[in-house]
Amino acid sequence: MTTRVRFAPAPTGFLHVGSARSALFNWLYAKSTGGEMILRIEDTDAALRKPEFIDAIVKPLQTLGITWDEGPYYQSQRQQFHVDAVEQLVESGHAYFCNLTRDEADALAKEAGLPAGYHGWSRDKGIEDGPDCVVRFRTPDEGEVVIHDVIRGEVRFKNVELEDFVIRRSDGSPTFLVANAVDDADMSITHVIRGEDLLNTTPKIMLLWDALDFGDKPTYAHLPLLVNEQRKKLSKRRDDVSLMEFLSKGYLPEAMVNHLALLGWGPPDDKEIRPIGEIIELFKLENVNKGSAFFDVTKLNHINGEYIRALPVEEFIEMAQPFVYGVDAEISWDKDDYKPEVFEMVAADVQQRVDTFSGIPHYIGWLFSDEVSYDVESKGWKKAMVKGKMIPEILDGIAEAFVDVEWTAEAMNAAVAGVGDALEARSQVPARVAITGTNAGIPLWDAAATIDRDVVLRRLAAARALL
RNA sequence: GCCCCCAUCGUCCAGCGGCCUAGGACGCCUGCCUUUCACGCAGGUAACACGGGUUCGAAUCCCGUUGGGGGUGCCA
Repeated sequence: MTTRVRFAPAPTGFLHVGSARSALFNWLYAKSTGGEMILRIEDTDAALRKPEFIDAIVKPLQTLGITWDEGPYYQSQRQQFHVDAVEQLVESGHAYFCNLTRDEADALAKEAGLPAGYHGWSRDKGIEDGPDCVVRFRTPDEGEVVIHDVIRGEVRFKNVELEDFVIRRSDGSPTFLVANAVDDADMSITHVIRGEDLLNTTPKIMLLWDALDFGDKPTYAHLPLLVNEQRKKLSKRRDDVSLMEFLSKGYLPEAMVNHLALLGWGPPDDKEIRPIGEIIELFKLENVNKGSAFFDVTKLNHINGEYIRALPVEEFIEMAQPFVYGVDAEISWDKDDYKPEVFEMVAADVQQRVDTFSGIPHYIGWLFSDEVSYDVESKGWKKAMVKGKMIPEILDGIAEAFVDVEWTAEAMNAAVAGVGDALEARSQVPARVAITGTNAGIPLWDAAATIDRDVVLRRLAAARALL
């Protein structure tokens, strides 16, 4: 039997990294078993039906290379099937109408000394359908539901602990629990792979499944949650979790996918950074962890850096375009002053040093604007300009030599070395700080020779004045 | 409160009863390379939550405790 999995997000705005991870694991499972993946948008709630929300899901998935074989299907367009199912459940006695508000139900529960979760007050009351009526599923009073979860093993829920949950709202629309069961059955889903936050809904869906006589149930696998530093479930409100935002900040899709694959799963041979093809080959659903995983941007940075360094330099230059022209990143220079040929010249050196594309401007800003800023409080400045020996003399010497030195890398380098030798002090780092603003960066002289002599002289003087 | 899940270095992963004086990666620290920084290379730091069992033998199995998390909506 072909395995069929589905990624079934609710369209609640941008796709976040947790959802992307769920999609990825479904995809990995489908690919590794030669199965199929279905994309299904769970928009049973009218508030979620906005076209821009669909785009916010589809585009990032495409960018990551997570493909699907069918869909997107929309639950909203399948509503009639869900309505029919609800009707069937009412007719078969598995569900009933209820006209109590939540507050009323809670009040009754409190009065009776029952937990607030109990909702069976309208059972057997013969209530007719009406404008304020919901339909509730009548959960069995005895017995239990056993989930055979691929990742977690056997998980048991006592039926008495399950409240009579709502399967149709008072506006007539069925809730996701029914839609989920009906659609998974109709779409012949064999494996339901989703976040652990949905584990508690699974027994309800299984109960519906049996009441609807759907036969064999899919196999379930509940993924560990992705959490923030406080170990709380990643949330759109609180955490930076927009997949698209990471991508536009200069993370490569391949690196993102690689990192996501490593959250909750690891290859048996300890080789973490590897092509997706190998990951598919090694991926085993039963080897997925149970414990939640922290989404660590520091590690993402490292992985991304590896991927960037592995790029052919032409490709690196090509992909850097939005970042050097300030489309996707802050730039410190005037667009008119940007010189593509200069960036291309130093690109290979920059490529080695950045771990995201948005880090590029930091390394090349001094090449495209007249002024650089100096941070006299920074470690770099202090180390080079305060602790260094003979700094004023060195800067004066360089400035003097640069007035008529031949404006080539070799000559400039030699001139600076000469100044250092004459004073028996290190001259290269002070020169770098004065010219670029920092003590860290790409090889200096070839790049510096592309700047005007006047500009360099002015920077030498500016740095000198700060001593 | 109730239900459910989880528990190996700071973080991510390996380990599925003996190969473990617990391995890899990120981070951090040290050194080498280097006229800066980075890359690279060589080292170092650091963990089986606790308590009981089971077993000749437990990080691995069972129970409990503690801690963390998720759910508890006419959201999904």
